[in-house]
Amino acid sequence: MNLSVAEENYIKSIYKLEETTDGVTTTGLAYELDTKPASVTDMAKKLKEKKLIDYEKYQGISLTAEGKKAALHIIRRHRLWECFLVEKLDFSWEEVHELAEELEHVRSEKLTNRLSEFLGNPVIDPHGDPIPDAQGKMGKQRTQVSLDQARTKRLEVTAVSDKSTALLEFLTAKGIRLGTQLEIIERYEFDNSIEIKIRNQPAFTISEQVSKNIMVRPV
Amino acid sequence: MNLSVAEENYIKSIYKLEETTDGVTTTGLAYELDTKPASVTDMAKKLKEKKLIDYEKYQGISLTAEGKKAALHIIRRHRLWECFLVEKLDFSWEEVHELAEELEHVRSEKLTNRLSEFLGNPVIDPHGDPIPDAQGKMGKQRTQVSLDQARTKRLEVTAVSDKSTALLEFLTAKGIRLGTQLEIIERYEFDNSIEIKIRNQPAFTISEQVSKNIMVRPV
DNA sequence: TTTCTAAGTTAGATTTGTCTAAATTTTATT
DNA sequence: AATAAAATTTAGACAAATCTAACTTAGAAA
Ligand SMILES: [Mn+2]
Ligand SMILES: [Mn+2]
Ligand SMILES: [Mn+2]
Ligand SMILES: [Mn+2]
Repeated sequence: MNLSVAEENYIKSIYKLEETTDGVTTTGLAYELDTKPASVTDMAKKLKEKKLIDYEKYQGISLTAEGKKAALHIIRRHRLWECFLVEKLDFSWEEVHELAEELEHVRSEKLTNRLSEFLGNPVIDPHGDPIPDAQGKMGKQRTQVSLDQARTKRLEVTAVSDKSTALLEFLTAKGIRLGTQLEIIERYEFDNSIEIKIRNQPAFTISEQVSKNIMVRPV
Repeated sequence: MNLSVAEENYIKSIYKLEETTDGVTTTGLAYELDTKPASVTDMAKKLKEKKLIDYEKYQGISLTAEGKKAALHIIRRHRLWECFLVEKLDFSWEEVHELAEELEHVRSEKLTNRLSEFLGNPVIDPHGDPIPDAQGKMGKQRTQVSLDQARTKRLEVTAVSDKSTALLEFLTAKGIRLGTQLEIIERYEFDNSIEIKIRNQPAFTISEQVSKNIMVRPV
């Protein structure tokens, strides 16, 4: 199955929406891909033709088994390149997503597997996301919840959901990265903001928008 | 100047033909790019519009200063990726050209320069070709001639002109790679084939087609 | 159940890059 | 110089991916 760059980006976004929302809609996918619903409908027909998605008009979109497998291979390449950029070329986590967005489309199993080996077969990427293996299998995510839903006080950052430069730069500025241990000082009901403290540094407050995108586990 | 992948491939091929042939013709470029002359004419108009080439119909094509600069940047990326693949991921020289053909289109100065640094700022690629620096300048090629034109008997392989898997695999099989020292035993006028000898191994004969693509310097 | 609105689809256009077939220009050969 | 051959360009078409504007459908509200 030979996919174009556009098709690969669609497949990957559909996978993402299947994981994070319930039901992949035309509009939702258009928003995710920064395109128009009409374009999504057009592409949906092509991907259905190629048996990568199930699609009946007005009924939403879902990946077939084959589509899911394709998605995982693209995600594997994306995340391996992110690791490469951070670990070998010294990029910061907010710079790598866009570059990986292009590098992921170089389709060569040999390249992918050699890269993985070169990196020591990493299992999580710089944003805390798991990396599928050559067969497309992902190690089970350690149990994690978003910071706004955390039940306990003392937590460790395990991943970041939103990969926008804006959020990642903000977190870096605040001293929050993967593995950072933090403590919830206070929750403010009014706007669901949270006051947190890292080590011995002064406490500070983050908005709900931010805390929703920080994944944590109790420590 | 934002170039598409197709435009970059054209620019690179035009540069190559300017270096290796006299005059870049529509048909020659079509052959080099494995496309049709009509397509070349179409693209020539676009590249002229973008001021990357000089082109008047029926008069052939040549790069402008800007076009040349663009070409050198693409070539830089291509050759750096080839180095990466060979040196870090353990690919052989016949495998890397096609992968680099794709990787070269990821346009990021930061990525390119970090990659170069990571590789120790190499100045020649796995095929013996010089790598332009960040400004697009190339270190002068050490004087070299193709094997079929060599005047002296004892020679060292400095580069390979043709990057096809077919030729590179052949050379590898025969034990010829960059730096290999060889001796010309005999030249056969009939078909311009050459008998050569590497170290103490038995001598063997190579065709003119092959010897034309092996660059050497006296040793 | 009818009506309204938001979501989704279709029709038709555009851009990029390509092609074939026909026409034109250049160049080589009588 | 006339003619033939080769190279090049043009005309018209197509596929991929996208868009806007108009239309249709599904689901919620009345
Ligand atoms: Mn992408
Ligand atoms: Mn990531
Ligand atoms: Mn290329
Ligand atoms: Mn090379």
